[in-house]
Amino acid sequence: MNKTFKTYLFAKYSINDDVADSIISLLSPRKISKGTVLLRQGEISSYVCFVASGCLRSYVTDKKGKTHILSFAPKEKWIGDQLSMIRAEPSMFSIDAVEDSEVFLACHSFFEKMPAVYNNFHQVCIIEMLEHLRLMQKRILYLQGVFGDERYLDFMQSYPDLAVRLPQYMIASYLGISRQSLSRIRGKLAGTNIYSKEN
Amino acid sequence: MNKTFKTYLFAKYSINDDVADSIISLLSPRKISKGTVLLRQGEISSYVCFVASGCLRSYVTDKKGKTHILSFAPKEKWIGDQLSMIRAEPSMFSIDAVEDSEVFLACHSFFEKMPAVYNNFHQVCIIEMLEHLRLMQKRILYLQGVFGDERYLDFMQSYPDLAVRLPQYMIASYLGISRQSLSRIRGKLAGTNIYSKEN
DNA sequence: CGAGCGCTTGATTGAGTTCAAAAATCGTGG
DNA sequence: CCACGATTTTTGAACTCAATCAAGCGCTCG
Repeated sequence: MNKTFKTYLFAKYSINDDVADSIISLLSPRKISKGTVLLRQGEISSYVCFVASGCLRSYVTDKKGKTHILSFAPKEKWIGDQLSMIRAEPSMFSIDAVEDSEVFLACHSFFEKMPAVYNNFHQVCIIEMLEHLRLMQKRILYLQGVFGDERYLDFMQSYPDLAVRLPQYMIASYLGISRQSLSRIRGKLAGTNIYSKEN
Repeated sequence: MNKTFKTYLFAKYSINDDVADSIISLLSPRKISKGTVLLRQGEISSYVCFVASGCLRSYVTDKKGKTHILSFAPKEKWIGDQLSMIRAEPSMFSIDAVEDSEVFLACHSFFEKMPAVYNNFHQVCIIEMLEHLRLMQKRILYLQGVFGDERYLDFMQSYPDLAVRLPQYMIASYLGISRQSLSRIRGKLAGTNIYSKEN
């Protein structure tokens, strides 16, 4: 588990072995099984987490008990409510594992200590946040119907791996449509796209 | 213009006069009139901007020519496509002024030089980005209908000043509904709320 | 093998959109 | 300060798309 993480660190941040070890020593590795809840909306988050393998999601449950997925975090993505952690405020959403996953937990002190260990840390954070922000902006535009039906296709492109691993109803929840509607969209697309049916 | 900006810097970041001057010297102040376009979607953004007074908005125009507002930046907020600037990629949205405004433009070098001038700069950036991110997350949930009709009320609370200054159709565009629908919602609420009608 | 879960499909319904037109508001110049 | 045109908001009616309800199918796993 640590080894794949190291490989990732080398590739992404071009650091040496010692630094990688220092970083890992600041994190708590954990293996969690599908369905494990790491954060419940309203609780104060005490860490954010980096996903080494598998997939987590953040979501909100409304008063009718319906689940709305805010984001997925597959391999090599961060997920968590950092504001909740920093300010000790109740978090806005819940987080759980949609697959058996390996994660590294980063508590508040991780973010305080990291700049000393890896001095580009803040810049890297900012870039990753900008990317995440753009994803959110894109989602808002999709939800506002800017691009029409293409949101499903875009999801398939953005997360080709997830699209095959996750159940349809989760994708529907992420896209903000009902599972029936997604099923109909898929049906329509299957008629259009020669690659989607193999008979 | 510079003076109100300084007052803001003092209040928010508790820095001294010299540092404030240094910061201002890294920015380009500009007065822009209502309707001025600072960035057009598809162009590469060469700066992001801090709004000292007035209000800007970011928005996307779809193929039918319809405008979808992504965010407003009133007084003391940042707005821009930083990823577009950093990576010299086409920006996803346009930016214009919805009122006569005073802004400070920050080009790429601003972000490179700031850490030397004000060493908490990155932390401050990260906090502001986290707040902006939370706003976006909230919007996604609203668009997914998690909180029902309350999205309009929430907007009134979050931006009480904007709510009275901006035309309704812009608020509708931000909320992702048609102006007619917003008008009807307002009508319904006016019957409920004794403060909304003064006769 | 049967129970449960997820996916699909059909029929119905309703919230929100569009179209159209009237009413209200704003801004500008006489 | 009023009048006029332009813009914005409201209201009504028809319509549309996606949600919901409901039923059936297929797969997997105990």
